[in-house]
Amino acid sequence: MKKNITIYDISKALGLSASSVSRALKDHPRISIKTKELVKKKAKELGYKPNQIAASLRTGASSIVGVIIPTIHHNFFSKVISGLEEVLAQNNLATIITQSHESLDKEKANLDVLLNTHVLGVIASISKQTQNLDHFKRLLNRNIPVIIFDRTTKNPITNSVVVDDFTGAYKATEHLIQNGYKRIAHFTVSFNLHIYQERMRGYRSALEDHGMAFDPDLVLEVNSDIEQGKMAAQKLIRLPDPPDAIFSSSDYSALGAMQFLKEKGIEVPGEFGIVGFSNETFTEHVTPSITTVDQKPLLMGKEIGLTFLGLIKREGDPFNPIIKKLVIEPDLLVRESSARKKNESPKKH
Amino acid sequence: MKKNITIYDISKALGLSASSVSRALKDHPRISIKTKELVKKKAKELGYKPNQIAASLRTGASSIVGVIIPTIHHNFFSKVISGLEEVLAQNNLATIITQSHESLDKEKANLDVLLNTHVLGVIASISKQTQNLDHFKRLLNRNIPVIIFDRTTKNPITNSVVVDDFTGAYKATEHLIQNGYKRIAHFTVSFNLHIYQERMRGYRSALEDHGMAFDPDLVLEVNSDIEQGKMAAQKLIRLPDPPDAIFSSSDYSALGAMQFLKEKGIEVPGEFGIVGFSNETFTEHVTPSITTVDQKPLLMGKEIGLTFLGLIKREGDPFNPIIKKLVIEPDLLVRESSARKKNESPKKH
DNA sequence: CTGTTAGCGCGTTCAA
DNA sequence: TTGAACGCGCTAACAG
Repeated sequence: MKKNITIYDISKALGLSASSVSRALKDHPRISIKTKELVKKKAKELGYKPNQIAASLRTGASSIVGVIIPTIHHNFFSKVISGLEEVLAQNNLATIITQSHESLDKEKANLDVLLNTHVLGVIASISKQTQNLDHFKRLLNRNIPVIIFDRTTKNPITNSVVVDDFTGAYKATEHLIQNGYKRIAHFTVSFNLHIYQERMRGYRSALEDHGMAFDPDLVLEVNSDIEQGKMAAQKLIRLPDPPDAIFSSSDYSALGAMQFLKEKGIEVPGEFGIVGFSNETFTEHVTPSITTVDQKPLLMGKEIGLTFLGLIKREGDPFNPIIKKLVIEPDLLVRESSARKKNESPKKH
Repeated sequence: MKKNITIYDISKALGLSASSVSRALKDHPRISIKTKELVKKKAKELGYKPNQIAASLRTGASSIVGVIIPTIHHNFFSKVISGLEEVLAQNNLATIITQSHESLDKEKANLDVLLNTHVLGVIASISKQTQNLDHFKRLLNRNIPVIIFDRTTKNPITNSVVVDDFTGAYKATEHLIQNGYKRIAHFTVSFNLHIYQERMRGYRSALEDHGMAFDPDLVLEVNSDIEQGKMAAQKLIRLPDPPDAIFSSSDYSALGAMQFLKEKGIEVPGEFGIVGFSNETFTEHVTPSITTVDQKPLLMGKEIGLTFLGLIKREGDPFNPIIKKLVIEPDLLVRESSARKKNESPKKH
């Protein structure tokens, strides 16, 4: 059990005071260049590592950023984290990751843990149960920066980084219309969450702009899950007037629907078009490959990191009521599952 | 900016000393039940939250566990983290995640960050460049527990949790043999890393046990990447005596190979068998679905968490030379890509 | 069973 | 430009 080197050890070795060492290490302006060099050299020589814990206790701030996400093993979230962690690490900030598992209680509990750890700030994407951002106000009151990304509420109380869900959904639906599909259904993951409401709004708007009626019977709430997608597709084709395409807010339920249709001998994309959302890895590799909306998660993670750095650098400004919203434009990735020729008329089934 | 409630505030409110409050909160045995109740009630009333930073500085240990992995956005790693985080969170431990991006330097830098954060312990899977575990010795010398999982070296210097790669590879190869494939190639991700050496050993052993020759020309070092898989498959079929099956240590290169063969009109599994490794999400959903080895990452994460908890609970034992290795048996998931009937003779191509 | 005292390592007054 | 002294909040000796 080796003892750690402290500023004390190096102050003794140099015949200086601990405070001078502290200042020299931090490039304090009122320390002579010579002393600074001396101290830094000695520090390296002795293998000095600053004790962040002690610094945290003293200053009340750490170099740890807390993250709360619903689940880490979704392609989208793990890629966002990846981009975020890259930017933060470059700035010597560590990242604590916690999962809410779609539970509001867990989300609140995680917030407690992060607060107790004295995180520099919190970056979160809310759970399916979360209806408002009130529990984040505690942090804002203490001037701890909070960024909400992707899943947020309608009225932001803090900075956010989101995808333009409306436009992504609009493009996806319009693409189906332009490829000759006449009756387009929609799978929404949750009627509650704002991002899914936005996607539904984009879907509806595209329909109406192209003179197609919005039919509530064609909108189903379907979990992001293959089995649920299958069951929902079954419901749809049993309708008196069934659709010939689905725009799904989830790639998983899109895949489930596609598998169900295949089993029933309904041809995708010939008879039935499918578009998903999120660009999960499998969408590119299934047969037929699935047209989907790419939210650029890696870019999003980096942007979140940059936004965060901007927030903490402006620390002299204790009361900063400017709430910014960064919107990333998603891309429609056109693949096979929606490729019916424009004027090809569908077979009856 | 509200001030935090400290044990001092509650000691004053109750006319007790701070240390009694501290002890009461920690359920110290030599505190009266009455006092404990009083203190806890007051604590809740005032909204007291323990300051972990101060506790860390005092005790030298935090309630944060550090994790180092090559990359978070691989299904396997994100699922391991998910399982691990679940177990640790249940025990009020937070998880810091860092990525090495397959670089030894980054791995070492991450270790520094974690040490400065005074983590309780470190859980790591080493990068492709990492040849030995020397940089982890600093932690062990300070009696900080370290667990290495999945990717480790041949000679462990600390506890580890791994998959039985040899057996997984053996089962995969044997399965191809039993399905009538006669000349089986192997993609290894890296000749350096022990886990891949083990898989190669399993491959070789299965061949030899079934009277088939091991041919070094059929073993290629291929990155875990679709494009690389395509190129490697091309090399293989250009051989004077080409193989009729591949056992790949990566699902990604397995998929690449399969795509290449499809393009060339070579039928999978009829003419050519393919088995991958890791059970990436897409393997189940591509056409044909890919037979692969499931490493049970969620279970693995939980086991790592449990092992870790065992390690830190035994804190009174400063010198503990017992190095344990927990080995998880992987499952072979038989799917379509390897389903040639046992005695069907292959077409020539 | 409870109180007193001290110190973890650092950053920041204040004073020189 | 530098040093002395203090305290962030908590826990662990030691003492009673």
